[in-house]
Amino acid sequence: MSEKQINVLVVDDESAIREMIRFGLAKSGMSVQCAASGQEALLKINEQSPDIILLDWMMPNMSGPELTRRLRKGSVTEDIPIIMLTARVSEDDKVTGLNAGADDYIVKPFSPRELIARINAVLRRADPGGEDGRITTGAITMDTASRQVFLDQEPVHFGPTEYRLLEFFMTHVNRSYSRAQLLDHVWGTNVYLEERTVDVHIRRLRKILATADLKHYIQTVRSHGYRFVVED
Amino acid sequence: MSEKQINVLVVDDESAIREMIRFGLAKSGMSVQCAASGQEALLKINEQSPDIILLDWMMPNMSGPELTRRLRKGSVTEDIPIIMLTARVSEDDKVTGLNAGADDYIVKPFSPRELIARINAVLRRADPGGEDGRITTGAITMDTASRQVFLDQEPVHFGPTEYRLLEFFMTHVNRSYSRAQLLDHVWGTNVYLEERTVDVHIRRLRKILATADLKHYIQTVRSHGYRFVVED
DNA sequence: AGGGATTATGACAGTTTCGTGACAACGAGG
DNA sequence: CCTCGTTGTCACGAAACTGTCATAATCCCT
Repeated sequence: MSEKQINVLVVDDESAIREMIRFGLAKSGMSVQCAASGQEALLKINEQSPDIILLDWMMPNMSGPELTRRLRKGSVTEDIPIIMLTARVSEDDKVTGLNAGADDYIVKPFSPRELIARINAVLRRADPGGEDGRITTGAITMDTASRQVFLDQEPVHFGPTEYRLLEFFMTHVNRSYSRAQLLDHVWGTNVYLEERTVDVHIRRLRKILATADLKHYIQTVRSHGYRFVVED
Repeated sequence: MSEKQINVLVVDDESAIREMIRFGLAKSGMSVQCAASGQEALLKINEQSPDIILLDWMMPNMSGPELTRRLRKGSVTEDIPIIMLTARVSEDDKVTGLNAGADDYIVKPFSPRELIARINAVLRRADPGGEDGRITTGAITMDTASRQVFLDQEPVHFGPTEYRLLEFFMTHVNRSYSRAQLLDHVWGTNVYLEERTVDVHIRRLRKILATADLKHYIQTVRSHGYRFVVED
């Protein structure tokens, strides 16, 4: 269990909400900072570079969408996930929010449990292998910078699709994905391909991994899809 | 439309309120149980593991927040959504309630229609996606994210139907189900199958669980169906 | 204890799903 | 134009899974 201390910044002008969130998240071991306005948020973001931001959508002075857009322009801050907290849920709000660059939204009032679930979901989606461009699980190492893969320290050639597939698996370990989900994540949405195509690429990936006796990393989840496992 | 029978537990010390809710919900096909106190609620929860709890916030003896906190500590009960019923709604009440682990609140007086809407909303939020689901009872752990089952921490293989059957049982503990109900819930409605088919799959499930000496988890309810028990 | 009803169990065949090799299409670069 | 690497699809056999039946075992009531 690679439990990193998660750093959360809560931006909301109502102190009651801030405190409720702080209390709820603290119990699950997250470190929580608060800001009451957009301006204060910008300061704190620079100071402590949080892992994720919970942002009230309706605030005086600087509104949620505006802060979001501003963060998305800064090169340091553009990768910080944002969950927007909204009172109403008109379909329009949702669209504007996600367009502005938010990663998820949650409607007030919400329970701490739900919030925690969303935070974890967003973080899981966002973090692509720790920034240093090097992902390692077991005997497999991917250098995303040079786009090279090493099996037992030996460089091995991967085709483009095989590479992306492996990259996705390495960053989403121990979860099962349906063929449709894999097509979405690896090939991209709005692509019409046979689901069985996934099987073939799984096969090709397995074949390469087999050269280093690593075939067992990819498991079949019958009648559903595949899973990339890494034993503890 | 996957119409599942929703099981509601109403906890309120005023019998008039209980009956009103029971009447209002019964009309929309929900099965309603009642409890007049926190103690009685705890008993009924263990017996029938409801899908959702409607909890009066102001009660003698054990108050709403206290019961909530207690439920959130039990591993079996921690995932049952709770809607609190409150007379007043001060900002503080709201905060304490959600902090304690409630999922939503509704202010008295309310209409049956509103109540039904809230219930459905909370269930929709809580149940599906399954994203981060990890269910544990006794020595059995299901990880719905990776679609894996562990018996005594050891991963064990389950076929698709066996998996779904076990999943249903794990989320509906200590209640007995007829073969027809199991066919509905596990196989899906509008399926014509022999009822005896259930027996065979029960057998297969038992066989797997027996490898970890867990056979006693599935009990036969003669001339009715089966029940998945978990002792305290 | 007897007998009918209900359930457990093993076997089996039909069906679904998956692994695998082959192949044609395509584009880049010689 | 040809070659090479890559990719999506297909067809076929292997393996896994599923529903049903026949028979043994068990339970319940008289």
